[in-house]
Amino acid sequence: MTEQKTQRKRNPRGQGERLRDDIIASASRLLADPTSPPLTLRAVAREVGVAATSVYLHFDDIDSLVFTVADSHFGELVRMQEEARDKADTPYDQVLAMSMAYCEFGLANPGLYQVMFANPLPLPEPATADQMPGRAAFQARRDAVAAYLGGGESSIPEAFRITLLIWQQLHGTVSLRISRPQFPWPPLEATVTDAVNRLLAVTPP
Amino acid sequence: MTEQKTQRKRNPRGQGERLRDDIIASASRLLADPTSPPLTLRAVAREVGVAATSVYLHFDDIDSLVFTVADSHFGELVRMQEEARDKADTPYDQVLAMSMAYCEFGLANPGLYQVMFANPLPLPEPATADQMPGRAAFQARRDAVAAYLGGGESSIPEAFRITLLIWQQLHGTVSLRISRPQFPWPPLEATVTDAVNRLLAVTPP
DNA sequence: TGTACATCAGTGAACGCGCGTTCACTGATGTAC
DNA sequence: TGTACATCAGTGAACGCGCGTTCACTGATGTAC
Repeated sequence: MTEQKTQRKRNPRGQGERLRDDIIASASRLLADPTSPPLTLRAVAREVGVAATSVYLHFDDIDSLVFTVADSHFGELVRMQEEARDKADTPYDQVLAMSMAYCEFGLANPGLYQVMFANPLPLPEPATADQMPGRAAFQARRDAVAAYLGGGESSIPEAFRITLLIWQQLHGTVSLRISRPQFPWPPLEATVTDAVNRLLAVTPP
Repeated sequence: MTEQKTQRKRNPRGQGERLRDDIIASASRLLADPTSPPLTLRAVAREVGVAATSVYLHFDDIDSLVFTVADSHFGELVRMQEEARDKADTPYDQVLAMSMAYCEFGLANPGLYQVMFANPLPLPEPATADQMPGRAAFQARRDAVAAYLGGGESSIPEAFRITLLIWQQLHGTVSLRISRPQFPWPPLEATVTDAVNRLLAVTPP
């Protein structure tokens, strides 16, 4: 069983970059399983149907591959959040829709979600805060919260604080459901709605 | 550097069980580091100062060792929560104190915390819900929330719901701080107090 | 009091495995002349 | 039109490493007689 899964055709000339996308896609596929073992270069190569050495044509080493895979899926998370937001009408509905989208993304790709929040994420270089993977997704949620709070610029610090609480809530919701599948979890939507309601509320007494 | 760290004295006759405790303690020490690599049997043996084979005198295999390590620290978490609770006066203060104790425990032992909530936790057998590691810690928090809500038996379902929200919040708080150490986190106590206040509040409009 | 034996708390060498990475190579396809 | 050559998209064998696990063994300490 060290055979490759599928026979792969060599890419035509000038299309060599397509292998790069195949590698990322195969790595993502391997990570969909919640019980997936740590990603290895050889397992990815096997899944693509290519020699292990071929990965080096597109990635410097295995850390660079793992980082690229994680990073590329933050882009997908951002898109899913935006899509959910654009389907909702009121600012409140938008915050809720983005929150649900976040959880659904994580629970649909548990292994991937865990890699995206693995510690330590193999960073390619000392990145600035803005390049931090996931930063854009966070800021999109913060903007939605700011819109809900109203008050323009002045409400940004409060929006940041509340978005942080919501992020912590969503991350906890997703990762506990992944790591404790046998716990009697209530329906996802009810939990998320309840939590977001409480966290968005004007400060209680 | 494959040498053992410290020369170890053979235990006296009848004291063979002490090696078991040493192994658990060494494994815990290795896991204190947030960037610690996955726990290996050989690394633990090296840390104890003992031959790799000696681990088999007390554990069936490496899964059994990892499970035992994780499980033993849930006991410690329960004790820390109880200690915090008993220092607090009002039911509200007790819930808050237990929440803070939870986060402080996790952030003091990041690698260990991650193993305790690893997926999948190598379970020794199909355990019932009550034997689930962490169950006791959850129920202790739920009891505190029930006491805060008042209303006796009838408030148990609501206490469960709210304790779930709080657990998700605490787990998210701890694991995001572990996996994103460079994010501009606000002071822990302010965040936890704010979140718990909001989650405990009587249902908002 | 002496001695044979059992028990206890470990040890050390060896195994097969999958891993990341390096290196020299291949074979099809395009291009210059 | 033919042919030498460069380029491209990979391959295959080999490396050293640390891992979990098995096996037969050791050497000190207690106990039965």
